[in-house]
Amino acid sequence: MQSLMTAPAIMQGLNSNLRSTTLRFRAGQLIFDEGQRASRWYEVVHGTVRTCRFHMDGHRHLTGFFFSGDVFGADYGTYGTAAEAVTDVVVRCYRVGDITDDSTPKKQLDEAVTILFRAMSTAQRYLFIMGHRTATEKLAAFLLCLKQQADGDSCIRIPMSRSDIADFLGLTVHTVSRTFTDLARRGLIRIDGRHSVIITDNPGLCSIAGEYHDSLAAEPETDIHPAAGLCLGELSAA
Amino acid sequence: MQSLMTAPAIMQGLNSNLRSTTLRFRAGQLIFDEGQRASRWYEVVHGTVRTCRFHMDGHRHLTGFFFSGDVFGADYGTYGTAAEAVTDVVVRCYRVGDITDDSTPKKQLDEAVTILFRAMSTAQRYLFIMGHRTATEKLAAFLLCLKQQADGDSCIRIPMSRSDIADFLGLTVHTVSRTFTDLARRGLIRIDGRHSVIITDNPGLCSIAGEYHDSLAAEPETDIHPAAGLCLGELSAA
DNA sequence: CGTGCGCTTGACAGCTGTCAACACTTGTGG
DNA sequence: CCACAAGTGTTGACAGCTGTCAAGCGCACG
Repeated sequence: MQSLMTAPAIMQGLNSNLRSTTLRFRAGQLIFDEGQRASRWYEVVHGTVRTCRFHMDGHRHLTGFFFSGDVFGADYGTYGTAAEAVTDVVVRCYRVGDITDDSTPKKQLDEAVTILFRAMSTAQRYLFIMGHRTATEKLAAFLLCLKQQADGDSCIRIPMSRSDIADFLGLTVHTVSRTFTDLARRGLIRIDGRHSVIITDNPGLCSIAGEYHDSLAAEPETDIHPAAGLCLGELSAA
Repeated sequence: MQSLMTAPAIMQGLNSNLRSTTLRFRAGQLIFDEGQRASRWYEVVHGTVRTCRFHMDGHRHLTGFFFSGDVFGADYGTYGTAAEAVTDVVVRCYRVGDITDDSTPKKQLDEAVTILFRAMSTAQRYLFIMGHRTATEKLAAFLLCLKQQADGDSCIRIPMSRSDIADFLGLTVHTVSRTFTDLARRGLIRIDGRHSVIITDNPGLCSIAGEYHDSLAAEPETDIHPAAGLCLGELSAA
C-alpha cells in the first residue's frame, strides 16, 4: 500500500526547467476538480492532500493521500480525480509540459511509459486486495503505511478523518471505527485522540496486514525504476 | 466492464510492419507465464484466452478474458500476468518492437500514453466497484458484458468455468453458482447447460447491473482515442 | 454554555465464505 | 457397453463479517 501514496519523481524531471508557484489551501478546500484540464501538477510542501472521485450512486472513493514531498495532479489531458486539502496545506505548483513535445528525450518517455505500466501493476494488486481482504487487514496495512510515511516512528499522526479512511479502504465509517477499537482491544495499538495512534505491537500488526502490506509495499522487481510505485489517484486520464 | 475485455488496437499500429506467426493451444495450456520477458504480443483468432496472476496466499486472480480479435500480452518489459487458453485457441503472435525505438513516431507514443492513462482510469473504476458491489450485480454485469461480446445475441455462450468467473469477479465458485441459480429463479436468465445462458429479461438484468455496467462499459469522454478501453490484464509491467 | 459534527458503540440483518454433501459430466479402463 | 474415478457444478447449513439503523458520547467552535 505504501506504493499507493508515493509519487513519480520522473514527472519532475520532465518539467524541471519550469518555475513553480507556491499556493496555500485551507483544510477541506478544493485544489482541482475531476474533469478540469490538467494544466498543472503539484508537490506537497506541507500538510496532507487527498484525491477522490464521486460515483453515480453518490459514493465517494479516495484514490490516494499525499504528504510532504509527494507529487499529485500529474494527469494527462484532464484530471481524473479531484484533489482536496485534508489539512491546511502548502503546495508547489508547476505548469505541465506536453509529455510528448519535441523537447522531451525519448529516454524519459521510456521511463514514463514504464512507470505507467508499473502503476497498472500496482492497481491490479490493489484490485485483488480490495476484493479479498478484511477490514482489519486493510486498516492494519493502512496504519503501517502511515508509520512508514512518518519515518518509522511508532507514534503515528492521522491527519485524515475516519470517513476519509473508510472511503479510501472501501469500508464504512462504522467499520473503520469498530476496527480501530478492536485493534486497540487486542493490544496492537493505543488510540490517542482522533488524530494519533501509537503502535504497541508492531510485529503483530505486520502479521495481520501480512500479505496485504507486503504485496503493495514490497515490489519484487524494482530494477527498472525506483520511483515507479505510484498512487492510483494521479494516474487518471481524460 | 466491457472495457476490461477489449484491447488496444494501437499496439498493432506500433508493430504493423512485422510478420505474424499462427499458433495453436489446447484448452488449459499456458501461452506465456507471469514474469517472462514480454517479447511477443498476441491476437486471438479463435477461442478464448484468460490472463491471470497468482498471489502469495495461493489465490488466483483473473485480470481479463480475450475473444476473437482481442489483443493480449502487449506488456512492457516482462509479462505482468500469465496467459492461458480457456478453450482450444488459435492465436497470431507478433514480435514486440521497442515502443520507444527511433522508428516510432511521437504521435503514436502520445496515443500509447493516453491509452495507458485511460486504462488506469478504468482500473480505478473497477477498483471502486470491486469493493462496493454485490455478487448479483457483478454477475449481471458480467453476463451483459458477454452478451455485448456476442454481438448482442440474448443466447450467450460462456466458454469459461464457474471458477474462472469467480476468480475474475472476486467471488467463490459457490457464490457464483448460487447467483446463477438465483438469477434464473428470478426469471432474468435461463441456464442452458454449463456453457450457455439465455437472457430472458434484459432490462431487468441491466437494472441489476446498473451503475456497475454503465460505469465500466460506457466511458463518457471517448473523444481522445476510441481504442482506449483496455483490459487490465494486458497492462502489467515488469 | 449550547450546538453541531465527528466518532463510537450496540443491535440486527444480509451477504458471502467455509464446510459438507451430492449430482452431473467426462474420461478411462475393463 | 458398463464400472469407476476425477473433475465440475449445485445446493444446503452455518458462521463471520460488514453494512444499516439507531442512539449516545465528546470534542470543537461559536
